[in-house]
Amino acid sequence: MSSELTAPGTGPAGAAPTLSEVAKRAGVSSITVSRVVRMPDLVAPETRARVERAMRDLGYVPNLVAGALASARTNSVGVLVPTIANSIFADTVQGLSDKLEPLGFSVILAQSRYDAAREDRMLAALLSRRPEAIIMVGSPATEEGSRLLRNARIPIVETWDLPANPIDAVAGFDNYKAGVAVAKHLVAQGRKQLAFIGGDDPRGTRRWFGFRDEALASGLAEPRRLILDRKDSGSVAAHARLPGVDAVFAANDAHAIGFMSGLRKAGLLRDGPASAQPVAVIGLGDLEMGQLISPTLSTISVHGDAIGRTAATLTLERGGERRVDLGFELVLRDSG
Amino acid sequence: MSSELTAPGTGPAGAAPTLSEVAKRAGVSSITVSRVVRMPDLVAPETRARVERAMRDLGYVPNLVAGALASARTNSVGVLVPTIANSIFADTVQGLSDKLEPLGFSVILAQSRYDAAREDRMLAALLSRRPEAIIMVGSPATEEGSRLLRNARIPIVETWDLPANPIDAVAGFDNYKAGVAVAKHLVAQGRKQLAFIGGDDPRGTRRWFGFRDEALASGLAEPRRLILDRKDSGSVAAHARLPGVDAVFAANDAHAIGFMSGLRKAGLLRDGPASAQPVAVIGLGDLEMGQLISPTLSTISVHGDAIGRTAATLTLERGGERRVDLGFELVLRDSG
DNA sequence: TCACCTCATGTTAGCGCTAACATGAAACAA
DNA sequence: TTGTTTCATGTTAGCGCTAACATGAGGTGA
Repeated sequence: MSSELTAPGTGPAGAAPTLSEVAKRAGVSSITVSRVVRMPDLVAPETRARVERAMRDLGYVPNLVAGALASARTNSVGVLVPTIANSIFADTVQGLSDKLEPLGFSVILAQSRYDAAREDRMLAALLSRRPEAIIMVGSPATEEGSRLLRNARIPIVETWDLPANPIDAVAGFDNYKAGVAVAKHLVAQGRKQLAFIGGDDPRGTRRWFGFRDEALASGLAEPRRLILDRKDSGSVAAHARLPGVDAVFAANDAHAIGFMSGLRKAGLLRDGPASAQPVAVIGLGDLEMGQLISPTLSTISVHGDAIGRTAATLTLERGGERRVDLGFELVLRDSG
Repeated sequence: MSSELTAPGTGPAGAAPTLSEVAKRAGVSSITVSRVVRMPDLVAPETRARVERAMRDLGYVPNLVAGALASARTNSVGVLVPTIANSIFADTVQGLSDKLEPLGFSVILAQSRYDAAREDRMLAALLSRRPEAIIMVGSPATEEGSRLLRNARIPIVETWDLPANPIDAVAGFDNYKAGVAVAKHLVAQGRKQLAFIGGDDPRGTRRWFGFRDEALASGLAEPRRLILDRKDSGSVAAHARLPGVDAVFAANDAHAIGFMSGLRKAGLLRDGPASAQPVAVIGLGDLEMGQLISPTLSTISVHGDAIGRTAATLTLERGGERRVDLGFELVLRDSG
C-alpha cells in the first residue's frame, strides 16, 4: 500500500502519468513516446524498448481525450436506440460494436426511450463528443434532430427502416412490406378477421399500414388495431379486446408471446400446426424464445445483428452504396 | 443544397464553429460564451440573448472533447458487460444509463464476450478515454485488469456479484446463496436427482457451488452439472443427457425455457402446478417471458435494472456504503 | 567530392476549451 | 470622500497530445 491518500487504488502515486513524464524517464522527446504508442515501426527497436519500459514502470495509460483534440479524431461512434433492455436493438448494438471495437472505436450509447425531446437532447449530447459517425434506430423524430445530424458532417446511419429521404446512409428493411407479407400469408390461410397489436412508433405504424392495406386489397374488412404500451403485459389481455378475430400480427415477438399466453387461458391455443389454431399469431423479431415455446411462434425474422454490422460498415466506408436493404423473412412455425 | 462539397450535410459551410467564432459574432470574449453554455446565471440577460442568438445562427455544438481536456472532467462513465444482446445485462445498462444521462454523463459501452484478453483490452480502451467511473459486470478476470482499474483512481463498481475483495464498490447479489436457495427449495419439494445447466463463467460457477453444496448437505447425491455454450440451443437437448434427473436449476431463464422445450418433446411437461411436473425446472433472471409460457417458469428473480441504478449511484457518491446487496427472490410458479 | 537520399528523432505550434485570477463599473455604507 | 462589496466580463495560461515541419547522422552513387 502506498502512502498516498488518493482513493481507491494503490498504484503509482499522484495524478496519471503523461506522455512527457514517460518521455523524460526514457530520455526521449514526447513525440517519440507518442510514436511508440501509435506507430511503433517508426521507432528504433532499442529506443522503443526503453520507452515501453518507462510506460510500464509508470503505468502509463494514453489520454485519448487529449489525443482526440490534437488529431481531430475521436475514434468513437455515437449510437442512439429507443431502448436497450429487453429489446431486439441490443442485437444491433452488439453487431456494430463487435465490428467497431477491434478497430479501436468506442461506442457511446444513448437511449431516447421513444421520446422525441429526449432524442434531440441525446443527439446533441452525442454530437458534442464529436463522434466520427452516428448510428441510430429509425430517423430523427424532429426537424431539429435532423438539422443537427445534417450539420454534423459525419456519416449518419439510420437503421431498422428504409426512409425515403435518409440523411446519409441506411441499413434496414421495409417495415411496410413486412406488414404486407404477413397479411398475404394470413389471407392465403383463409383467415378473415385480422388484427394488429403493437406500439405506435414509426416502424410499428409502417408495419400496420402494410398489413392493413394488403388486407383491404384482399377484400377483407379493415383489421382492428390495438395500440399497446411497451412493456405492457396488456398483450396478455389483448384477446378479450379483439372478439371474433382469427389472426393477429404482433409488432414484436414479446407481444405475440404475451398474446398467445392470453389465448391459452381462453382455451384457444393448440399444440398442433398452424391450421389447427383457432387464432393465428405472427410475431416479428424471431426471438430464440419463439422456437422454444409451444406452439412454436411464426414470425418475421429480422437480422438485428446484421443490421448493426452493416451500419458499422457504412460508417467506415463513405463511398459506395449508402442504402442497404437487409430484408426480412417470414418464418412459419406452428402459431400461424 | 449548398455549394460546399462537404458531405453529407448541407448546413453552415466549413468546419464546425468554435466558441471563439461564436464569441466574435456576439461581440464578447470566449469565456462569456462558455459561461452561457455552462453557467448561464452568471451572464447578464441581454448578453446571454446575444450569445444564444449567435450560437443558433452558427449552429454551434459545444466540443466536449476540448472541454474535457481543459477541465479534466469527461462526464462519461465506462461500462463493461460480457455481452449485451439477448442478455439480462441490458437491463443493467438501461438502469444506469437512465440515471446517468439526465446528469449529463455519457455511457461508453464495451463488451468482453466472456474473453479475459478482450476484457483487458476493453478496460484499457475505456480508461484511455478517462471516464469518471467504470461500471462492470463481475470482476476483472486477470490481475492485469485489476491493476489497471486500481491505478485509475476513479470509482469502480463491480456488479452482479458480491466479490470478497472488491476494487472499490459493489452492487450485486450473492450467487452462491441463489444456488443454495434453489437447492433447498427442490429438496423440500422432495426432488432427489438434481442437475445444473449453464455456463462456466464466474457467476454461473458460484451458483453451481451453492447448489451443489446445499444438495450434498441435504444428503442427496452430487448433482449433475452440464456446461452449455452461451447461445447453445443445446439446452433443448439437455434432457437427453441427464437421465433420471427430476429437478434442474438453469443458470438463466433462456436455458430454462430451452430445457422445458426439450421436456415437452419428451412428454415430460405438464400444464399443471409444480407438484405435477415430472421434472422441476428453475431459472434465473425472471424474464417477462417466463410468465407467459406454460407452465409458467419458476425462477430466481434478480433486479437487473436496480443493479444498474445502484451502480450509477455508487459512481456518483464516493462516500457511504460501498457494498450494496440487492438480493434475489425465489419466485415460484408452475415449472418447479 | 558533392548532392541527395533514408532513417530516427526532435521542435514548434496549436487543437477548443476552462480554471484562476484580473479588471472595471456600479452600488452602497460610513 | 474613501473603502468595500457585488456583478459582469475579460486576460492569461495551459490541459496532454499530435501534425507538420525541422534536424542531423549515416549511407549511396557518380
